[in-house]
Amino acid sequence: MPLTARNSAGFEAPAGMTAVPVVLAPLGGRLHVLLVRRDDPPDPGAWALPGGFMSRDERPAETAQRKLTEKTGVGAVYLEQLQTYGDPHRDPRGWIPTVAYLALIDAAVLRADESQARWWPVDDLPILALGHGGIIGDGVDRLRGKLWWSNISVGLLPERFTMPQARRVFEAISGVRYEPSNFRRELERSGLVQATGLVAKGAPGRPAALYEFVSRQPAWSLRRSRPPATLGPAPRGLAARP
Amino acid sequence: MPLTARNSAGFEAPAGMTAVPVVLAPLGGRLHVLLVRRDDPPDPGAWALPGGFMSRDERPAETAQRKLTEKTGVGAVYLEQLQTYGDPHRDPRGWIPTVAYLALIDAAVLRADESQARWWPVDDLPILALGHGGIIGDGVDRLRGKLWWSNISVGLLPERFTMPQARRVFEAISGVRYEPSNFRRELERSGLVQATGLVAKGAPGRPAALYEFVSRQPAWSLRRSRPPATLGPAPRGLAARP
DNA sequence: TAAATAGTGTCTTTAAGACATTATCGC
DNA sequence: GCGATAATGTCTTAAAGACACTATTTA
Repeated sequence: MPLTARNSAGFEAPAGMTAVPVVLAPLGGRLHVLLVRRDDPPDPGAWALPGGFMSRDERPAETAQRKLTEKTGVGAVYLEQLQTYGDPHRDPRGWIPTVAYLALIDAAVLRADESQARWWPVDDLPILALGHGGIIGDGVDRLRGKLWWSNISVGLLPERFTMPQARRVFEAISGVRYEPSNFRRELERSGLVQATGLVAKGAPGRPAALYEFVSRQPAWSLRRSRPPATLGPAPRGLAARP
Repeated sequence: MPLTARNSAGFEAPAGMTAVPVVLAPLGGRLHVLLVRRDDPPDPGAWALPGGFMSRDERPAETAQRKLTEKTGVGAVYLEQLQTYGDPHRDPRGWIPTVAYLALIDAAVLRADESQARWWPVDDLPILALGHGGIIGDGVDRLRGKLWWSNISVGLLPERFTMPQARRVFEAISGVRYEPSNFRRELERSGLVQATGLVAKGAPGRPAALYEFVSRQPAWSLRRSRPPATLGPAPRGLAARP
């Protein structure tokens, strides 16, 4: 029996709207996503993203953040809208569009597995309800795509971090290894991070310098290495002839 | 009197959902957006994007495409979802989330202005209803951001085009001028276009070679010039230690 | 002092910037 | 042939790749 809704002008309206966070974190060198087991139809018992219905007076980002906090006890350090899945026949329960969010968590603050939620490696997922597999793929693509072009990794690193630590996080996300000295040079050249002057002591080997992000707000890298050289602004009214 | 809706389980639901295309085209060397005058509240008489309510059995992209065709008589060559504006208090008519789309049209197939719609230069817009100014900004940012990294310009160029023609379109979008020989080299290096072997005759000057896109489906440039060198795939289970 | 890890320096290779030169059309 | 426009070639500059070497810690 599908859910339906009608508005006060007599037209059929969406039966509800949901928001789902794609919660990603590097764990043991591999990128993981947080999944929960569904209690309710459709597909009770299946694994799915930890989403939920938006209520009136709640922005979709707030719904996503709330669901995330319910499952992990922490707020996301980074939350960005991915896409809306609005095919009216996507959800067997009725006309229920879903707004997906990418949510990134610092590995250091993760709770241990709770009974209701589990971390899964993104390259080895179970079968998922409601087309959530595709949504996770979109989230992973977004993270990988912005990794070197923005400071999106603020969400995945602690406030202060070392170069080797950043390198291991980048490697977990992208699935490749980087040459350490070139990694350092590129991350510094990005202009997104700066040395703090502090060092991380206590481990064997030479102590590593601690870095921090210049800004924790979303920002783009300087190293958007170059489209063709420009010749100054285009004159107004330049004709776009064939 | 705001619109409201309630679903068959008794919960408040969105009163409707709208889709709006941000229709962009280069015109006279400047990037323009298609706007319409609103007949209905809120803000009757104000300029706004040509959006409309989704109906049941219609995907949001179809709604955006339909609204675009109603106003211009053409389908978009390129349509991509931008974002969903879901703040429940954004629209004074009620809880009405909006899914925005970027829609690109080949300048050559544009209709002359119709009574209900007008092209406006994106850097010189009137005051807009419903926060549509911000949506247009997001659309322009997306187009500019992907211009050199994808074949998004398939939407703005005819099936066959010359290098100078492509250059003028790129200049209209980005607002800068490019050095012609470097422009050519970079566009060829992208791997997105290929020479057809044909030439455009009839104009004064040396005839220009005609190019086409290798694929008209969304694709990324090869020239995503490089993050640090990789050393092969990361080994499974590499620890992400501090 | 050996093992382990972090950080520096530098030579080579590739890509992009700048700009002079050559080619081919209409008139 | 001349003006206009398109296309090619090439030298310079900047960025990234590869990899040897030096530095500083713990055990």
